[in-house]
Amino acid sequence: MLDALGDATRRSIFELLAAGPRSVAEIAADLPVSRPAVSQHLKVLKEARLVSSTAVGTRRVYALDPQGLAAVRGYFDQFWNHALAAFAQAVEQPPEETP
Amino acid sequence: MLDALGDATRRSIFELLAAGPRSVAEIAADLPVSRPAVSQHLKVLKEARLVSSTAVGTRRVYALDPQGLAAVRGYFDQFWNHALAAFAQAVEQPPEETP
DNA sequence: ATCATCGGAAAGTCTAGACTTACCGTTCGT
DNA sequence: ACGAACGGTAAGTCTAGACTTTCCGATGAT
Repeated sequence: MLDALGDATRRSIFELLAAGPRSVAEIAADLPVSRPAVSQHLKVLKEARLVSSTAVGTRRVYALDPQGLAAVRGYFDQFWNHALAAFAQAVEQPPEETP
Repeated sequence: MLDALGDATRRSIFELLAAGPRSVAEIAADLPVSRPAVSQHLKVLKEARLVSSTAVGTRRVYALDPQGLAAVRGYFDQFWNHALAAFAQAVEQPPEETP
């Protein structure tokens, strides 16, 4: 997930889709990259369960995936809170030497 | 920030530091990369305000930066909630054609 | 004062992956 | 049925950046 959002172009796509569902060509039109590049990014975002697609005729409409979004958010919170908790505990206990 | 945590090695360093402050050499000892590589990653994490360092003699002890952490978390929440809000609104309004 | 340790900086290598063009397969319209 | 639009895949290029070794300045110990 953090890998998926670690790329600037993918973040742009993510934010574009936040404004509403769009087809691949429509997304590419708003970005300085080619359509196949967008296709490849969408694949990554889809594997991360951040977006989903539905076929409408010959078009493929992509949108944020609420279910996956919730799962991903849960993962991030866990990652983050785990770090914070461990850090808080480390602050309490003075670092002990190993003589 | 998402760029900083977009790298697996940096996430490892981040989680190591969550368990408590460590010197550069100590971090490198727990990772399959060289010490200068760790140094470079720490530089990125520091610029993202995820970690801070204090000089102790000739050693440099790195730790998570609570203040920066809070700021970074705030940025992420804003990024995320903005996306969710826009998405929720997009669901409400049926996509309008432009004839 | 000298020597050892620690870690940042510089310079160079090498690979992941972001991007391109070209090419199908599929679906819709006429 | 045929042509056009859409989008995924393949194959190849090219650059960012992750990593290495080498070097040097700074600090602490004897």
